Amino acid sequence: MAHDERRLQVLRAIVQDYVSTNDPVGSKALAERHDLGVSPATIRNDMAVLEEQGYITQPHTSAGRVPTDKGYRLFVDRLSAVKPLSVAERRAIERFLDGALDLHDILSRTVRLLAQLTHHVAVVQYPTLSRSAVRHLEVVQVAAARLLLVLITDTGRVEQRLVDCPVDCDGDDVAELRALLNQTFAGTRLTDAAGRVPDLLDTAPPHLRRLVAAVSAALVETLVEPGEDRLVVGGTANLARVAVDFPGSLRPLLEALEEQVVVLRLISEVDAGGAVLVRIGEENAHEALSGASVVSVGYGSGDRALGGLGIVGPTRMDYPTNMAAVRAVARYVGQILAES
Amino acid sequence: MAHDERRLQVLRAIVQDYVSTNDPVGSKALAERHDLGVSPATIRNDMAVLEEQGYITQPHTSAGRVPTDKGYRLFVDRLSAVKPLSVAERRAIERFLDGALDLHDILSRTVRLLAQLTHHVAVVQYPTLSRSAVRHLEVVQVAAARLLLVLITDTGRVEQRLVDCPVDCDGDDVAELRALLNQTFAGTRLTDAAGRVPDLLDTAPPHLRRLVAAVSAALVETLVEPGEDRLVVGGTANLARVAVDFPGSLRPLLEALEEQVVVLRLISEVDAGGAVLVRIGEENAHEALSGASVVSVGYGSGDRALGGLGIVGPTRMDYPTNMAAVRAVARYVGQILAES
DNA sequence: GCTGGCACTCTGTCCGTGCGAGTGCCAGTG
DNA sequence: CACTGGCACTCGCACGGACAGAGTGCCAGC
Repeated sequence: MAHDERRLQVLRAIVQDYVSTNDPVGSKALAERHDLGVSPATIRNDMAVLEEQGYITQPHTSAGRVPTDKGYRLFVDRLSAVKPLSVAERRAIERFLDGALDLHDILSRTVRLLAQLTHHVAVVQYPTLSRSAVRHLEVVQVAAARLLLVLITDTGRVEQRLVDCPVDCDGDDVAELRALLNQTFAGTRLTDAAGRVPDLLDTAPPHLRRLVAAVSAALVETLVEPGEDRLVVGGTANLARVAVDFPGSLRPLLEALEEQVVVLRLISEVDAGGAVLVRIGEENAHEALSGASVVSVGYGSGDRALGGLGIVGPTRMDYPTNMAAVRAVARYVGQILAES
Repeated sequence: MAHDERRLQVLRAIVQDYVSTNDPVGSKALAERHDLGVSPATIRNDMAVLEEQGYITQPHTSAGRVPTDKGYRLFVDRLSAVKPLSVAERRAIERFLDGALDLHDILSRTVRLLAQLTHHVAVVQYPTLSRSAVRHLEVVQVAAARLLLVLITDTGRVEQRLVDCPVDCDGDDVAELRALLNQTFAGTRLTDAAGRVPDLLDTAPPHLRRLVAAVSAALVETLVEPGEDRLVVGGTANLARVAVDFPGSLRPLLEALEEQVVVLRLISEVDAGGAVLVRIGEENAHEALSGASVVSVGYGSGDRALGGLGIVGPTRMDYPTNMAAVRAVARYVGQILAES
């Protein structure tokens, strides 16, 4: 049906115009700005149908139409073409991420870059501990019966944890402990680490047994702690720019971003196939995000997804461009992490 | 002069009322709400003088008066009494900071606590590298000619840095290097570390010399890098609450907070005597902060100032309470850090 | 030196009006 | 049957005048 086809064109045009102008779009303006080949009256009929189907709505009786969440959803799924990044943008990405010194540096550069490219709030999840492997474990004595356990993962993430020892220990004990730990855990996935503990306890020399038990308990605790997944947030200043899209106040959104846990859940649920995920408005199933969309994708080196990254903005955003930016940045980050 | 004295009382009353109501305060309301013992007409005369001296101003001809930056300054310096924290607040501080697992945890709890106590944006500086001492240096091989250098300071801060080696090296080299580095640097102040490098190069065995040179160069670079001072920011959602105090947009302020460098400069300039510093409006000498005040203080264990922390809010804030909160939190943080 | 009174100024608000944008419907046409 | 032009209708919004309220400055009196 050329009929239905045109209605979709109308919806696409509405989304595009509304995103760029922020004004409800009327039939006349639509006919002028797009080559739909029909008169405003015909477009009006199409719009009436689209409204009945729930894709668009009018804020007031005598205003133009505005896409609903459902309308944006259809647009994202079926109507938007991938928008390739400009050469300048690609170059900016390379320049931005090049020369990063450590993991924190990489992630904070990433978040700034993404915020700058999209003009929205950017979020990057730290590489998930559960998907990383142990590169090295370091034990440092800070008091007679207190150790600092430092875990370095193969993704460059560093976790530290204070451990109270059941007994005092000396330098030799610590050195022995360090060797034992690395021998046991180096190279193992963090998810597998817990399983090695019984083995470790068996092989440990008797005089170290209680110490090893305490330290490995702390280690396992650190690994399974799900709340330890961290988030880097940037570009909140961009929210002020689009404050008009959040009637009332920016507060709930800012709170959600600080709370981290909500956003983290959204960002970390990435598509296994590596596709960019878009969650629109109410789809986020969280009050504070009801007027917001989240565009996210997993990043990683090779086939491993280490974590997620993405942006948070008003539902009225330029989806094709932002999806492209998110995807491109994720690729580069994965690359950089693979190198380090 | 009982005369001047009363004028100051009037100023104090104006500040107090304006802070709590956000309405320009008039002579009549002042006479009603405060026991100044004089009539509105007299107060009007005092207000005229205060205005002439630049302590207050009226937004419009027929509105009440509002304190100027200069007025707040006088209030903070001479008119405000320290407001002790409530028992509940003290208990909240202890509860909040107890059970922190590592440095990052301590600092992020601190920033949340401070934001919650003051209802403003809270900022905490990471313990300055230059004032810390080396606790331990760890070297981990990540590729044939690539090492990860991990610095652990006595304040629990962990810095990492990738180092490209001039030559390939094996496990023995790395172990030797690690021992050498710790032997040389452990316990030294970071500011003194650079001075030890020549000594280190002399004592290093010949086959390691080039390696040691590369690694110590990277180390020194990490230490002197002034931009590496980090800032934890929290409670930006509170800005939305006081958006009315920032006519125009929150954007410049949010940008400044993200930029970090501006705020960092303000926070890190702490008073040697441990007093709480207040910078009001234009005193911040930065456009984006012209309507904002910064309340800050240094924190540290014992006599060492490790860094600064504080809050950023509108000039129209409750200075006595906020100063007390900032000071109390800084004390507790210093205590916690001394223990770990 | 303080007070009460008074005239004046200015802002914020409310209300009524007119304009413009946009719609829905309908009759007409290829 | 789908599309088009015309037309009446509905609202939101910007404009402007009137008004009440708050606050001031000044002045004469105590």
